Amino acid sequence: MSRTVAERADTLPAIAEVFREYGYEGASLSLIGKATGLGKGSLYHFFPGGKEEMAAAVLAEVDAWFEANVYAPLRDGSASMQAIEAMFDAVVSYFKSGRRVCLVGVLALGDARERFGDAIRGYFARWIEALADALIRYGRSRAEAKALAEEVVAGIQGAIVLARALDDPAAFSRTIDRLRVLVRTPSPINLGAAPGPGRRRKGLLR
Amino acid sequence: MSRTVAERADTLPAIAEVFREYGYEGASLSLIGKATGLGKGSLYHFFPGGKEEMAAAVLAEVDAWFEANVYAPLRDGSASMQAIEAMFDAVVSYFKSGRRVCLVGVLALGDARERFGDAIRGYFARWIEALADALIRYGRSRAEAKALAEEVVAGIQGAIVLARALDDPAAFSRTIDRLRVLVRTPSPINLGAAPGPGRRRKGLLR
DNA sequence: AACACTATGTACTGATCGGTACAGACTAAT
DNA sequence: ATTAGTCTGTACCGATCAGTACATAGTGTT
Repeated sequence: MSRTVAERADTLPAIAEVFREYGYEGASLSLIGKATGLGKGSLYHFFPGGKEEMAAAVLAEVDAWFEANVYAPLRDGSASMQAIEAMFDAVVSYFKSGRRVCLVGVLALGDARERFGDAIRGYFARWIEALADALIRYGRSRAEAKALAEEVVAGIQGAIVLARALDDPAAFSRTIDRLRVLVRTPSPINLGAAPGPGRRRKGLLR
Repeated sequence: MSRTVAERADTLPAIAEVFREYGYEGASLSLIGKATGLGKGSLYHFFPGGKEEMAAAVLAEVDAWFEANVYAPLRDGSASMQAIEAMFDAVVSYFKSGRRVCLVGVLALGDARERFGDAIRGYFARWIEALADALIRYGRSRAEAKALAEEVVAGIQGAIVLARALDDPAAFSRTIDRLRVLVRTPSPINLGAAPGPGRRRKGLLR
């Protein structure tokens, strides 16, 4: 026995990558063992609940990352549009321009959705809420902000699917850039009616 | 032996549903057997290549459906916006307001992407091309049409992910409706510059 | 140095995996 | 009635699955 002495938290990124690439069903213990360099003994030592506990731990870590690096800045930053721009930057780097897949999205599509329903729902719901919050501070109406936030989060997920499908990371970047424009653009419904927030002087809201 | 006498084509919808729900890895022969009501004997009779051939056949069928019901109308219909509206209607009904998942999207996210790379790429590439074609006929510039088509297709995929994640089919419908508005809306880049196609008289281009 | 505790590899379990082999049963043509 | 060809269920194969058991090796404490 070689005794590398690993910590539970150190294994999570590698495990996450396996779940991302192979999904919940496809992520076998042998793949996870290979990715982490750990045998079953260690894995079941850290995660007595097996695969399900591993996936839950990984989900929690992903959630915590987004909470700290994306949601929180969106919520409490005073410079709302700056926080939104930072969100897009974080997304592009986190998902590696679409080369890396969204774990939560993958789980949402598969049959593991029921098992981790609350975590999956919470991840997206809080993302949309936090983004809507920033958009309201930017000057959008509540309804408009909610709709726009939903559209942006969906767009990001779609961009990942598209980039993977076309095997073209540029498609991801293009879509994200269009979403960047979208959040600064007045609602088409308001065109010709009352001026949307995007029409106000740039310096007024930031 | 009961001898129900099935045809190969009759099994495809049931098999497709299994691949959708469980992904390529998760779709076991026993699940497929249960879904189709067929034993291994019949399955391997129809698909000597096993799972891979089943998935390929299902992909081909999905592709053919979209070709006939979505891409072709987008390409050769003279009423471009009407064809686009019909596309959205078809999408809403095909994906059952997000309750049903896009098989091609699911495969694109998993590790089966490499195996079916060409089919997956073709599905999305032709969708975007056909939609861009209709948008050009509607009056958009080539570049604008391409970008908008990419955004719409990505948006649809994202809407599916979001609706599944939130367990809320209404989220799917809302996103689709916003995309419907988007295709009729002039590009934000052109705002204040030359009038976009959406600003022309309704009767002129249809 | 003796101890408790954490981490680890190995060997095992029963179940299920994809796939093969094949005999039986039905149909259609002769 | 015989034959050929198409479908179907079942028994089986080796491989791999998730998970368990446990002995052992290292670490930190006393």
